[in-house]
Amino acid sequence: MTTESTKNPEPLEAIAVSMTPLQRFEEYLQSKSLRNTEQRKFLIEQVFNRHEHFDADQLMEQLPSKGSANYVSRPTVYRTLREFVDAGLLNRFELDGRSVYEHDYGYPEHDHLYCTKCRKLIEFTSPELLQIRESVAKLHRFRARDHRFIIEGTCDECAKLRSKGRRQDRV
Amino acid sequence: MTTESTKNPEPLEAIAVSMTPLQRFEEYLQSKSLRNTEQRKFLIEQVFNRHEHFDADQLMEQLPSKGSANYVSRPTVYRTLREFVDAGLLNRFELDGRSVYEHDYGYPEHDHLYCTKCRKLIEFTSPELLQIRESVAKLHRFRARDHRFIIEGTCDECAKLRSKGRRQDRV
DNA sequence: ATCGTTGCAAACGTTTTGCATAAGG
DNA sequence: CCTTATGCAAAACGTTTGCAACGAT
Repeated sequence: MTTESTKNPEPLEAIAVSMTPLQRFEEYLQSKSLRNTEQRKFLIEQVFNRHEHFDADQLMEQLPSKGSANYVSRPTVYRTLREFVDAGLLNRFELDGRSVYEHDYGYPEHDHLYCTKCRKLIEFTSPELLQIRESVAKLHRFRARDHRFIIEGTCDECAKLRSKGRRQDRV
Repeated sequence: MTTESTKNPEPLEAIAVSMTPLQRFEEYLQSKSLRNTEQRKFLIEQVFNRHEHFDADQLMEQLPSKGSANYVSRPTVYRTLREFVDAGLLNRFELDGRSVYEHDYGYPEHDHLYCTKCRKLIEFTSPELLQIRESVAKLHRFRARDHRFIIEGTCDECAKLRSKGRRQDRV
């Protein structure tokens, strides 16, 4: 089977959901008898008003610093990101040795192209990929639960700038 | 992570190559004006007499310890593994936050099923996957150079033991 | 009044680095 | 000889943990 994903390279659209991330998280907290603290509410807001891909450091950078109101400590950021993943709000994967997060709730399944020059992540969808996953799993009697498919290379912009600028090519 | 391909889908066969890994590495060293030291020769031997998937720690464990002949220090192991990757002898990917290596030279391209219960890596090949990679890359004007496709889930053996055994399910 | 949560500091596991010494070419 | 490589110790890196104080229910 060949692969003509017919869509053009446009950003993926958010899909309709019945609850806001905060509502969904509150439900999750209740179901686990966890508490809805100021920090968690604030972080939900920060994370869902933001770009799709980020790591813990990038999130920390956009937060109020140590003296300010709404300051959240680094351990709490890590702990809360993990909860967001558990709650199904965020998706986590590893890139260059650190954890990268993206919206999961209200966002369609997709995979990534990763430009090793500018470190940009480009999303794409491929229904055929899921078919491969299913048939491979079946062949090996494997219960597939998730997958990570990252295509590494050079994006169009970086390829155009390539003639002069010399940088690292491989991860 | 162990590397037992299960009984049914047969393990991938090594493909014919004209040079031994050592020969190829020596060529690489010469081309870069690097030196063919005892440690590097010994590590080539250790790595290519071994299972496919391993991390730096697992390699260290099988090496002679500090007093012995042929002792290789941890920094040298890391430095040398990187060279093996540069030389095209090994392939590196990330799993659970650390680097995992496998034979690249003389070994067919493949991807992995990863059992999150027993941490086993199972190899598979899929020509269709490369077609997807190509068409997605083309669609996004992306120069694809490599990819990582890891399907996570539960292997057959672990699924059979599942009724009583309790362990972590997700990475 | 519980009991989960926070911030702090300190630890963690993996990988890398600076530097003096050793050794390949 | 000249340079690269090694081992050591220590640092770096991203992340996690123990704990006392705090705060939500």
